[in-house]
Amino acid sequence: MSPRRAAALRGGDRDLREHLIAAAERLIARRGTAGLTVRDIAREAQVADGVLYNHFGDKEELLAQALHAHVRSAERALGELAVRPGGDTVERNLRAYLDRGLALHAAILPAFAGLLARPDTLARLAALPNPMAAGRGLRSELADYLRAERDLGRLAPDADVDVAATMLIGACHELILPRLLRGESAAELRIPPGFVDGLVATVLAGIGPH
Amino acid sequence: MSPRRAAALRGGDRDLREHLIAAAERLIARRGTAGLTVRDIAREAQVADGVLYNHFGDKEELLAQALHAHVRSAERALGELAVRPGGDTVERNLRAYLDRGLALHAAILPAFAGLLARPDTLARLAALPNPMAAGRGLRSELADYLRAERDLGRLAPDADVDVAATMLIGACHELILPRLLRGESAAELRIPPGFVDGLVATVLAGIGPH
Amino acid sequence: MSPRRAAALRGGDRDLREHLIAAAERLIARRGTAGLTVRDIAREAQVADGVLYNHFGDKEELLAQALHAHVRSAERALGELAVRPGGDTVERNLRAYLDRGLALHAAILPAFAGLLARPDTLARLAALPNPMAAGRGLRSELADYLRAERDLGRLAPDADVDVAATMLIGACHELILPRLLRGESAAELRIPPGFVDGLVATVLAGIGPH
Amino acid sequence: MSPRRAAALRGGDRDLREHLIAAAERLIARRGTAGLTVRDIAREAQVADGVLYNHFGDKEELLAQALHAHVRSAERALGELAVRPGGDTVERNLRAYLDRGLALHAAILPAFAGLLARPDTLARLAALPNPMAAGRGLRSELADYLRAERDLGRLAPDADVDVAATMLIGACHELILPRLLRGESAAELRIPPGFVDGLVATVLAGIGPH
DNA sequence: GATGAATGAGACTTCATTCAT
DNA sequence: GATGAATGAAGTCTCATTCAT
Repeated sequence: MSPRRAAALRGGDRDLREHLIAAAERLIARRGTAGLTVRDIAREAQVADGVLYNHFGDKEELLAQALHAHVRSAERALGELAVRPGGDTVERNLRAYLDRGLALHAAILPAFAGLLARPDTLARLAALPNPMAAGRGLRSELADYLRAERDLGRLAPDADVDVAATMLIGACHELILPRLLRGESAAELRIPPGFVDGLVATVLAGIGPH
Repeated sequence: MSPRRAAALRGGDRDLREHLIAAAERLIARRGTAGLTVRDIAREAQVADGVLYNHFGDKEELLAQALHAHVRSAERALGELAVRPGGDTVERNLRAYLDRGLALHAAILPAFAGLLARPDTLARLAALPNPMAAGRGLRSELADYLRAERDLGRLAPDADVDVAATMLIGACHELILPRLLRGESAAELRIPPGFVDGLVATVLAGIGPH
Repeated sequence: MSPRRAAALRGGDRDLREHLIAAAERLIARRGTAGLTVRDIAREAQVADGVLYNHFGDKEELLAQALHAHVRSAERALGELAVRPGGDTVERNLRAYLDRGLALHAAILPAFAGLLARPDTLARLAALPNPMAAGRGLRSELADYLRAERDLGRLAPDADVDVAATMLIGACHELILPRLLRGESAAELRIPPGFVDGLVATVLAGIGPH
Repeated sequence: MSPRRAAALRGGDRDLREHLIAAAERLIARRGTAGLTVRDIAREAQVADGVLYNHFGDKEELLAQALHAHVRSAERALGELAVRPGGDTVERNLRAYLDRGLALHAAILPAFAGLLARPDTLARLAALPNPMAAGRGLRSELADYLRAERDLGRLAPDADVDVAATMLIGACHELILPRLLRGESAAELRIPPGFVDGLVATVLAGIGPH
């Protein structure tokens, strides 16, 4: 009645479309998007070479989906950010944002790295429901938070929250990108201790003479 | 009897090795590293496909050299940075650094984009005399400048200059990277007015309550 | 409990085998045999991809059946040829044969076109009850008619009826084939006026000096 | 100085482009255009799989060239047609045309057979210098000859030479096509004795009552 | 050393056929 | 019997690299 299931799903898995996305995501997390071939994915999924095309228009479509899934997995793994403007202290809240930002970038940037060479895949990814193109979402989320704190009087009334958010998220990039360029794998991306504290202190107090 | 010179050098040019690097650099500046083939480079250099292998171990090696040259070209094009700790005002000096940083990143990042997919090439690049992998040099230069100003008393005595430099250079990344991910070509990368001023003001004064 | 019927037959249609042949025939009439895939046929029949193999050994067998059906449809569409040796005039009778021949070839040849590339399918078709491979039937029918007229004295007693039939049917091919080779679709195959009259006159009178 | 030659050309052959066309032509002559793959051609030419693309834009282009060459080979093999209007007898001249036509069709039609399924290749072929699409040239050549004979008074003054040419060439098609449809290889296409004589006699004298 | 055609592995994709449900 | 996803062989084409000239 129902058609045959893939041998790889014998274990009572989900459907094969998800299975393929998961396999691609696994490979992306492990080796990035760099030399990823259709055959690699099929092999990782323990599935015939051609299946992919029963579920996706082409390789790019699967890749876009896998990246999307990868981003969402990373977010899910980090859990909800329990930060409320006005709650706790601004310092601790900012630290929470930055910890999360660093972790997210460390997980996501390597995957995006190989993508800069493939404008098409990027376009496909951008067309998906929740774009969040490379942490852009996080930056405006942070800007919103800062704005709210400023309105509550916990930040200087003339604070340029957009610029501040850009600097903070940018610092996360700056910490991670050069290591990628040096070829460090995602796993070894370790953040130097005190880095986040320094950021928070500096952005709050400034470096100008008091 | 001296060996034959490449057709493209008949005019009594430099040596062929440099000629090839220059051709590759030209292509990188124009189209990025994305779909660059050996044949593209040979054609741009007006030279036979195979010469490359008389001067470089393989394509990656040439690419690494061309990237290196590209970075140095960009720096040279921007001229010397005439900033002296203690000179002028700190604000104007910082603005000079940031203007330069933005221009440099806009010129260089697109070239590196396609490279993230090629760890080998990156490794080769890192092995070259003057690494400066993607603005790393600029950041420490800026940190040095800030340190000097702090020692001169024009910045807060407890200013964390490394963190500040990271934030500032990171903000430059943050401005340019997302646009690359959206596929904007290098030419259209225009910086919003006032961005630099905002950065300088914010980093000096901080956003905390006074 | 009788076996399940295909979804497409729920309306209480004929049996599925015929349904598939009809679907394939429709596609052949519409687009020729060129890029016809098994999936195309299944989709046209609104039926699962695999059913085909419950009723036919393989794709070729279905194709052969569909072609056969296509030929018979074309014949049926043209109606019975109401020509009787000795009836009416020979001229008018020949014109009737040729009009029919041209119409039949125009309908059938495009379908066969893609088939010349598949010797297997042709062999299968030839094995079917009423081969009639591409007008062969028409030619011998015409030869029989001519023979009868000769016996009735309405043609020269030494007329070579087989050769005459070959020339006439061949002229129909010659009119249609080159247009197919030029890629004209079946729909645009229009016969130049006066062509049939010219054929009849020439075959009757000859072109030698009287 | 000069680049390397293909191993297959070691015997001091022509250039590889011609070598490839010749190989493809050989395969076409042997098996038709039906299931001809790029790899088949490369193997027949004893050459690497990819070479083809150093000399032709794609497979279709090579195929078109090979077909063109095949047609010209067939013509060359048959030699010049030494027929002059007014010379010899009309009967013998017509026989010469028909012998040539049959031989040409027998050699060429099988090659074109597989092509009806590939409109693109046909278009490419038509774009080549000497189209001669499938014997079209022969028909008008024959019509010209008949016209000249009519003007010389050796044919009936009201003879419809175009129709006559169409019938004669069409008869050649009719003799060969059905055998192709039956899957007979080019080699076995033997013309029944007396067929040509019958054609000539019939077209000259007609089959109507005298 | 320079030349540039030859090489051939490997990428993406299609599609006839199978088979668990 | 029907279903339609899974299978995997095969096809076309690209491109870094080699090598006779």
